[in-house]
Amino acid sequence: MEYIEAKNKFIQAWGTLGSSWGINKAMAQIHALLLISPEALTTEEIMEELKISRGNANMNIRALIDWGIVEKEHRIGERKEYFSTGKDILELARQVSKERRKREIAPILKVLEQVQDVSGDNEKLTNEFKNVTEDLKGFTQKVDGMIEKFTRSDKNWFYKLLMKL
Amino acid sequence: MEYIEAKNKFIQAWGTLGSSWGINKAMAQIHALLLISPEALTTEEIMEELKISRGNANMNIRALIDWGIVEKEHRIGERKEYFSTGKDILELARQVSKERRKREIAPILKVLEQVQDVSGDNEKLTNEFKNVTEDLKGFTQKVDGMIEKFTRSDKNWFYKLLMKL
DNA sequence: ATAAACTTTCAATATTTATTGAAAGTTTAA
DNA sequence: TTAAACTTTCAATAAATATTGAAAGTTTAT
Repeated sequence: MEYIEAKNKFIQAWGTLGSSWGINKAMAQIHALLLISPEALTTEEIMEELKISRGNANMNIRALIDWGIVEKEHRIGERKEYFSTGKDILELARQVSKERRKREIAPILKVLEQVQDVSGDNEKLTNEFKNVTEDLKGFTQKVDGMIEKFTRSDKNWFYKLLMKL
Repeated sequence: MEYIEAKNKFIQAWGTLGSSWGINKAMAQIHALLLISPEALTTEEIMEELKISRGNANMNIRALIDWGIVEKEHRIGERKEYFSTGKDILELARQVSKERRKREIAPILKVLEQVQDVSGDNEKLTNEFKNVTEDLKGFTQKVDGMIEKFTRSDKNWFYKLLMKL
C-alpha cells in the first residue's frame, strides 16, 4: 500500500475511533497526523494536510495541548509554533486515562455520593436505589483506583500486570 | 434528599456520562431508570418517566437489548412487554466491555494490520509510520487481551486482580 | 512606534446526531 | 377473521456539535 493511502486510512480510522470516544474527529485526526509525523508540524501544515480551517486547527491543537498529549516547539529564528506528540503509546494511554479520570470519574463519584442519603416513604424504591448506587460507587472507586495506579506507575507496571494475568 | 430528586439527579448524571462514552442520552437514561427500578417497566412507563417519545423509547430499548444489558420479560395474561436490567454492576461492566471490544477494538486492529505493509520512497516517513502503527497494534492487542480475559473470567477474577495491585 | 508574522476568538453556518409522532406492522384473544 | 392492544418504522424536525473564516489580538524585529 502506498504511503499516502496508508496515511489517509490511518488518519481516517483514528478520527472515527475518536468520535466514539467523545473526542471530536478533527482533534483525533490532528493527533493521528502528529503521531506518524517524524517532525513537528505547524498549524499551516496541519490545516493543509487535513483540509481544515485555521480556527478549527487552532482550537483542536489547543485542546490536545490541554489534554497534555501535544506539545509546542519553538525554533530559534522562527516565529511559527511547531507541534508534536509523544510517540510512546503507553505514555499516551496514561495521559488519556488521567484526563478522563479527572473529567468523568470524579464527577460521577460526586453525584453518587450526594445521592446516597436518599429518603422517602416507599422502602422498596429507596432500598433498591441505595443498593444500586452503593454498588455503582464501590465499583467506580475500584476502577478509579486502578486507573490512578496505572497513571502513576512506572513504565513496566502495565507489562508486569499483563504477565500476571 | 427526597427520592424523586435523587432519582432525577442520578438519571441525569448517567445520561451525561453516557454521552461522553458514545452512548446516547436517552439510552443511558433508560438504563439508569431500569437500574434503580425494583420492577421491570413497560415502554409506556419509561416514556412517561423520562418524557420521551414512543419511537425514541422503543429504539433505545432495542439498542440496550442489542448490547445485551436489558432483557424482555413477559407476564402471563398480559400483552405488554416488560423490560429490566441486571443489577450486578460487574456483570454490566463485562457486557459493555465485550460490546465495545467487538465494535471498536476489532475494527481499529483491522486497519492497523492493513496499513502495516506500507511502501514509499521516503524512508523517514514510512519508517516512522511503521513504527507508530506497529506500537499501536501491539498495545491495542494487549489491551484487547486484557478485556477478553475480563469478559470471560469468573466473578472473582476482577477482585483478585485488584488485590494483586 | 510600526508593521509584518503569526495566533486566537467567535458569530455565523454547516454537519451530524437524536427525537418525535403518526402511520404501518404485528400479535393475540375471541 | 376481526379488531383491539401493542410494537416498530421512518420521514420530518429539532437539538447538539463541529467547522469556517474574517476580524481582532498578540508578539517580535527593526
